[in-house]
Amino acid sequence: MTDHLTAPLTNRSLPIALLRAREKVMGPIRAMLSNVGVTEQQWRVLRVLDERGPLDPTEIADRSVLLLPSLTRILQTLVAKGLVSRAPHPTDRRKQVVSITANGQQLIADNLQQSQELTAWLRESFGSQKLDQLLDLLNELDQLDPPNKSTPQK
Amino acid sequence: MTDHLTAPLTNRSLPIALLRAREKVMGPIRAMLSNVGVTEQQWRVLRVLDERGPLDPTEIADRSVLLLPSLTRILQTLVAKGLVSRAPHPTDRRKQVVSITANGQQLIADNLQQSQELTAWLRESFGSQKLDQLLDLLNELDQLDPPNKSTPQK
DNA sequence: CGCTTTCTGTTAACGTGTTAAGTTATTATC
DNA sequence: GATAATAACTTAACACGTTAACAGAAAGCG
Repeated sequence: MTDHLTAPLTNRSLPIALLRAREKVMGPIRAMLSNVGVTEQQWRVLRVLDERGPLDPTEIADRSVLLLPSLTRILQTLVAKGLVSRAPHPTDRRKQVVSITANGQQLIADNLQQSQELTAWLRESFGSQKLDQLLDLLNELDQLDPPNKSTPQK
Repeated sequence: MTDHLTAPLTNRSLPIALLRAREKVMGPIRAMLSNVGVTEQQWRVLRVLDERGPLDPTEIADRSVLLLPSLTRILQTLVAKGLVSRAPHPTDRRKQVVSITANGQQLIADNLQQSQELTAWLRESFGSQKLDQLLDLLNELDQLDPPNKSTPQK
């Protein structure tokens, strides 16, 4: 029933739709994490380290979708909390190797079940098929090459 | 050794997929806006005011997907930039009425075409049908009722 | 009418997002 | 092998995200 004439209504804007969807999904997760004293981003870093093993900051940033300056601060707090540890890289002295500690693994273990229940809720109430469809579309979108990037053509 | 009942790999995690997709879409838009001196959020507020006319902060926050504390700061900077103006609400002295100024409208006019080109690029390179499908799924996801909210059924 | 509750918006505090500049170490080039 | 790129972070500065606490105004209630 909306007959508006302006072209791209914020209603039908993909950036805003992505924001709202993310807000919907993250709300319950944030509630769970706030009881543990870690933020959503810190949780992502711990999860990545638990999944893939020790990594250097650049790869952590890539896998947890964080920029390096943010990750620098996050690692500092995670080290202070005793949830991760850092060591110098054996061959490249610019790099570091970040590992999750036993305490960090314990924190994940303590919350994994509840986290899985939330994703199960999502899959049930939204529909397994639609969720997979959505994930496929999002991943496909992520493959696109952005415009105006001076498309390397040398 | 902990039991390695792995959670959904961050690969296949909806929150992360939403983050990455948003990053992909917002990159070019941010590049455009940085040339104008407004942030992505300030742009959203201006767009909403331009579309719907004068609004009170609560409704602006809802439509531009911002929390009120963030909006408070954003409105302060937008007023300082002369892009919006505030007036007291005629009947309710708690409220305000925020309007976009002529300068604000000009800023939108100056960038609307480029903004539309970016959404056109998206629609072309991703596919019109898939884009609509994605928007439908995201909007549908946004309709879900979050869990653990004690769903009040009267 | 007083009193409490609710609503609207602000401030405060802390963590993150984003860009630019800086440091140290490695690699490339001559 | 000195020097100029390049790479891997780090720091800094500003804006926003998030939660909690707050102040003023309106609404509800006794």
